Amino acid sequence: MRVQKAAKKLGYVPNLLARGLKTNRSATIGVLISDLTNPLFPPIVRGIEDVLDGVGFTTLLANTDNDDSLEQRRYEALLRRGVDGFIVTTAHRQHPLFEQAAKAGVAMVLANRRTDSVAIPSVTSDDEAGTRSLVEHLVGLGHCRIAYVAGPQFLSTGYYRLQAFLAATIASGMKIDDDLIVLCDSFREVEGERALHRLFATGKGFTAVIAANDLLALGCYDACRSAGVVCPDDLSIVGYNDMPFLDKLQPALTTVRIPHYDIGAESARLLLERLTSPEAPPKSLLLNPTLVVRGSTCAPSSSRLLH
Amino acid sequence: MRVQKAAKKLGYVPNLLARGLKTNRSATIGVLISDLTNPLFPPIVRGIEDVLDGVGFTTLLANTDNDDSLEQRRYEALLRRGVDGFIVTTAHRQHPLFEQAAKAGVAMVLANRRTDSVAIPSVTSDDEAGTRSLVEHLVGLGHCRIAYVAGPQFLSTGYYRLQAFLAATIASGMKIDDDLIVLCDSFREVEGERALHRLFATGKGFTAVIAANDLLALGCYDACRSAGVVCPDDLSIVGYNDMPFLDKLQPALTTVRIPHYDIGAESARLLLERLTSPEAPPKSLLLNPTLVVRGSTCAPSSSRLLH
DNA sequence: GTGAAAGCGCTAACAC
DNA sequence: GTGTTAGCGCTTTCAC
Repeated sequence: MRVQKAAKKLGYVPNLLARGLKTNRSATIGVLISDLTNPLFPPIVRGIEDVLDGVGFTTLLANTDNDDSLEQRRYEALLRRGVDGFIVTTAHRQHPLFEQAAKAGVAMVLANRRTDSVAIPSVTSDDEAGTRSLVEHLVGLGHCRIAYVAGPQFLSTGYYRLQAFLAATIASGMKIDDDLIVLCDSFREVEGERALHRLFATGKGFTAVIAANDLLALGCYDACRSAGVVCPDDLSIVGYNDMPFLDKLQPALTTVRIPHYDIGAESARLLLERLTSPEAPPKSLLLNPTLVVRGSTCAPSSSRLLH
Repeated sequence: MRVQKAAKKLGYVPNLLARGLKTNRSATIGVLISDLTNPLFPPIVRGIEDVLDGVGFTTLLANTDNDDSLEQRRYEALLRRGVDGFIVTTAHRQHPLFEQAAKAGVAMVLANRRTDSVAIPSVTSDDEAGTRSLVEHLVGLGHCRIAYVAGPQFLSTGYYRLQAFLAATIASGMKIDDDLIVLCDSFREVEGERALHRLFATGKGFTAVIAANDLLALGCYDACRSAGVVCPDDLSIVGYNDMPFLDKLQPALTTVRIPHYDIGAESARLLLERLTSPEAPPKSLLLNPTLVVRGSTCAPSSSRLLH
């Protein structure tokens, strides 16, 4: 008691390295982000930080730049610095590094993307439901020739959204035209632009295009601009994620809103749970997305694209 | 030699906590970001990471949410975790925490914003030159009644840009009308929207508005939309920073581009320099911004705002 | 080159 | 409550 008062008076602050060395715990969580410049991720990080901060945990952020070797280095740097666990937005469907980590007993939760194996707990949104709502929205407007700009198939988001598009197309009574589906190598604008140009080049008619995320949709905007195609008059465009600032675009992008903040917050809660009761069976969360209709979609006109 | 081979074979990895405890060095830099959801900052972070990574340093990111007490907690958490120094984008013109830290010998570089005291090294862009180029651009188009939406005056960026606006206005032979200057409490969209509404409410005529950063300019877009004012026909709008995605807006925003990546990269270099030669006199860097003319500015029409 | 020993600042365990 | 001790895993020093 007396000694504690004195310590406080002298401004004593425990050294966390020494404490960590001794206890093997650090009340610190490492967060691996695939690309901070993608506006999708900062709101997720905010959700993580808020929850962890509330229980006295510190968040250590690291950027992997979509680079496997950088990811491994950052992962190890964090691990060697004694973090208690990881929240990770970089998961591929097959992910040797994380699968091995999980096997080795490293606490980890995947946010936004997940692996095919469900052994690692994850918090994702329902890609199937979200994509279906987009298809139904477009079909409801009268579109019957819908192109799809798919994301990387090695990512769960790229893969499941495409699968859902195929299923929803069939369910709506339309046929699948392989020529109207383009796969992209990454979720970035340049890829979206390239993809829509390729779709234009097929000469096939289509009145709407679904992009697997917002950045690909922005690329589609670019392609329209350079091709003289007017959105939504000539072509309806939709994205996915509802990242910030989409409402400021012209036209404002119709998209699917995933609960960014909640994905982060729930990931943090799940990880804390695993830390406190490691024996409990791992569980994953699937959050609901919502359709956000803005100005980039409308009923198809008798556009030149239509046939 | 033999023992080293064996160590490698067994997959030995040094524990950084123990090493840090012993050596008091960690090859780790703490980065304090005021708000990750502001798209201005991720490119700066990327510049920092690239440079630090190149010399084997690890970057530990933390978000302060523009919250002083959170800033202090994050700062201490990083310090107690043995970081070798800080790069900080949260500086206020008066900043007791950082001034004290600098006095206590903590290595630190301010990025993007700086304190009034030059005792702490900083890497900023030339707010005076950037703002002047905006005024000259507008004057060159024929504008002579220009409103100003100012940022927080406790931030160097808010303060120096406003000072530069006043100076450039005088230099261009115009008079300063206090009613056409509105101060904002933060660099966020809502504040920009509120500010432009207040300017509209004065009933004074103006044909252009300079916002102290891009987010405030986006808020001005919102205000125009709800007031039925068309940009740029009725009102030219400019921002500052050239954050990502501005080229996708309608109209695309005329702004001043600051070298985001370089601000980060040079901050990192400066900090590394201080770490290796702590005795050298601290120096600061002022980088050049460039005017980026897009669609949100044009010659003034005989708009209803004009008188 | 290798081996042994001390100590960085803390916590956990035990005696008081 | 307080004092003492050992030891977390590393680096540094000194002897070999």
